[in-house]
Amino acid sequence: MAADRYDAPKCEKHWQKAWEDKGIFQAREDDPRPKYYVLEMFPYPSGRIHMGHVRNYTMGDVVARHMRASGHNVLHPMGWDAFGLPAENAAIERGVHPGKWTYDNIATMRGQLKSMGLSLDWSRELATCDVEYYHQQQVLFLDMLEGGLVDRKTRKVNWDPVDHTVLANEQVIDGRGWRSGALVEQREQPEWVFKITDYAQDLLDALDGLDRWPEKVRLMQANWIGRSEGLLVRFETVKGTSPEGHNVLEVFTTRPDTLFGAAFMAIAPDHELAKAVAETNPQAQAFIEECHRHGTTAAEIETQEKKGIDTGVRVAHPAIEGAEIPVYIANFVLTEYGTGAIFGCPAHDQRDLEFARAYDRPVTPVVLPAGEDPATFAIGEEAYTGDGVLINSDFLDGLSVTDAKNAMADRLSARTVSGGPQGVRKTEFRLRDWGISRQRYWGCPIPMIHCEACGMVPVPVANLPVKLPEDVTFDVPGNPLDRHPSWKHVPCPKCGKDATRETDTMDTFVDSSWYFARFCSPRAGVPTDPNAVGHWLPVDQYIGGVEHAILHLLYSRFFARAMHKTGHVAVDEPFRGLFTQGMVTHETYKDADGKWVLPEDVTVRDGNSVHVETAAPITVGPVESMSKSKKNVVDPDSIIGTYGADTARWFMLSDTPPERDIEWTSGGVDGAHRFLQRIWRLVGDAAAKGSEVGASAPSGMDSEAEDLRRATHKTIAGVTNALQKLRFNSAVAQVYELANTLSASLQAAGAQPKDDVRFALREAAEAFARVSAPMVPHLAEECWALLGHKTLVAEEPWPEADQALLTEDTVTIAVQVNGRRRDELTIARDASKEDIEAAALKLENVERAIEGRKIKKVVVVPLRIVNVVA
RNA sequence: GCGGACGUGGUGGAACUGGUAGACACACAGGACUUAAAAUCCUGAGGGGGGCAACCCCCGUGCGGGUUCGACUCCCGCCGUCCGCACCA
Repeated sequence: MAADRYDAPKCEKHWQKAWEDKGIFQAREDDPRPKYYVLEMFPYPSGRIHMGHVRNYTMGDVVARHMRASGHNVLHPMGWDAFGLPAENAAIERGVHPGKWTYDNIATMRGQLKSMGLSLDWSRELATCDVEYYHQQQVLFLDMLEGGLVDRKTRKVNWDPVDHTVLANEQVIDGRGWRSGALVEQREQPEWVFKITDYAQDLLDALDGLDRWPEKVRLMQANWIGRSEGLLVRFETVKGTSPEGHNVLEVFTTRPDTLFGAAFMAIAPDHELAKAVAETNPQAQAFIEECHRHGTTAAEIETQEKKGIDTGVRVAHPAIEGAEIPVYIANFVLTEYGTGAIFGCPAHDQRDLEFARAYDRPVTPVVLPAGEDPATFAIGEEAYTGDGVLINSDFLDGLSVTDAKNAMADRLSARTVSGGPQGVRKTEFRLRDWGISRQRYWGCPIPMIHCEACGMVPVPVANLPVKLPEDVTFDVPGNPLDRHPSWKHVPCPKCGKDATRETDTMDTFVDSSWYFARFCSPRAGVPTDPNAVGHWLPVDQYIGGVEHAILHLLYSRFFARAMHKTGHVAVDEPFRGLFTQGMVTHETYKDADGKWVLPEDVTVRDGNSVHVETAAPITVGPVESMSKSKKNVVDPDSIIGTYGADTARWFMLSDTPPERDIEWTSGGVDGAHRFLQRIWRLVGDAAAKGSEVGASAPSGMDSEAEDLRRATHKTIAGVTNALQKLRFNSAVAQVYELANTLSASLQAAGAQPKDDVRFALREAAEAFARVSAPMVPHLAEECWALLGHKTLVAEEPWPEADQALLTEDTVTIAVQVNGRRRDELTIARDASKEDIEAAALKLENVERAIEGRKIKKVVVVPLRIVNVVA
């Protein structure tokens, strides 16, 4: 006799082994079926998987299993984003080698992922810290260098003087290093960059073609790239006011129309002219130093006052004969954007206005808003940035802003100053080149050699990989590669003299920018196998968190282009479809001392939340995304161990739309688990009462059987549609609906159902197993076996809905009077408009609602609605 | 400040291109089974009012307008919540 409960944890292991033994999830390039590449963002091996992973990988697995059943040759791989800082921190804190720490974590997490029953091709597993992987990454680097996509630039960076490393902007908190707490310095430092700006325009333009990406992500990328069209204007400096060699000051502006309102020039503290002035001007020198002490964090910039210092330099106004404009060094001008210099038009730019008020510069309006009188229009606290008509602007007077921009551009382009045109139309981008140098050990070594005689020399491909040395120490700050006794000393590949290796390693975003391509041929002796990438790329469906909307996805798009240019892939866009799933949230709990408490330590007694052991009162806080710091986390292992993976998967897919945040609740888990038990019972019942495996449909069908069949086929169609659109919650709801119908049918059928009902019961139960298989694969196998099958449901084709059963002969439509629903009408599907109208007007409720008024109009939309206007 | 998304019962949410608002689930209540409980099964339910009753009426998708025979859906203006960017010239 069968047990009366489905023992998920036990059965799940059995089915996982069955799948693995048959190797059914291994992808092959020579499979003739249409390919489908499903990928979820690979995890960082932090130690254990969290609920966010469970949600992400469940969704990907549903897509993979559904597509596989629908006749596709599916590639669904998994790997590890394994380089990065936490491994080095573990080395510093616990003395464990970063490599050991990482591979131990991978082993643990691999086991956890396997317990989820994901349909992954584990034979393609890779870790970015595998020598095999970063070897090929070094090959890519050299190819990109050769292709002119790599550069070495000296740039301003956040330098942590205690840890001896460069910090990313987000690692600087209140001007201090996030780990050392030391005041961060702005430093000029040479670093390797990828020339992503070469593709700025293309990366922007191609966003239009990414029609299967969320609009939100495309917008964020467009903003990040930040294209703006304007004019490069060359201002001549006034003789005798400017240091030697600085005869021209270049400025980028998007508002050349406001040039007649120019009240000052402002240059960045790091501008060449500023440096030149500082050499003879101690006050300017002091001001520049003060600017350097300020951090670059958003909060600091926001609170920073507009400050500047007059350099004494004067430039000639390009359109007003004899007029001179003073040049300031100002803290709000960015070195990195445009030319690092601006002209200030206070009337029409808020920053410029604030600066002009502080330094007493004139505010002359040159754009008049519609409806204002030029005689009285004045600027108060707010600059006017809108459209209007030009005033106080000589030859531009009376023109619109757009026309004035063009007129000024034309005029300046035609003029020559200091041997060049005074104005050049130009497009600027906010996007900067991608600095990849990190002064760290646990990353991919940059395969370059510094030779005193030959300069920068690439490591010959034959000498790759440049392997990380094993014997490193973390007891002192700084880069272990740099202080390793022998590693960096090598002969120059060109001249043979003593030289040193580059000790910087690559940003870990480089690793994740091409792993999707490497999965196509993970063991190839070259970065990519042309047949494999040709077959699999692009990724058809990529799934991950929105937090990667900009950097990772933009870098990957750049890499696809770079790899295309260097002959490694044949596509420009790596991801055809992108889906960004929401986060997993949970209530937060605090005890009387204000300390965070884990959900598993909280229980409800007599309506109050208390600690499980001490019964001390617990305060329930707001629902927030799961994080270790707030302790509102639930361990996937314990859920899977208690309820089984299918329960966790089902919960993740139920109720909440996948792009939204989902709240994890114990009640919801219980509910999910109860339903899975119910499926198991219903299918068991249906197996007992239904017809035998493979029985064909009896000739006659009574309405009882017919109705169940209709429900079954409606569910097949509905779930198929929902899964195609990734609306998992909708698919789940329809499975629930079929469960309710099946349950009612089983009750109505009694102990000895007729043949037609027996057939319908089996059909319903089989459909059940098949359509729920992508979501709860283990339970589906169990049900499939319960129904007497010897095959695996994972290898069964997706069921097809019988169109004939989806349409009924009669339809029920609503009947409205003056837009209010008064009754409904059941009528033949193919009834004519006239028949529908006549039947509707005969309805008692309709007659009453009309109250004898004259009927003005009757709107009839067949299959939908009747609206009587009276 | 700029850009974007969202606002529907006690709760999560559904409603395809404008056509019966609240599918489905959670929680809740009542009932069946049980010595009892758990589990399970059945039933109920947006709010308000009327009727012995099957039923009927009014209000209702953040607020105020508009378009339409008809608006959760489209347009305009507010309010609120969340997210991204943030001195980008």
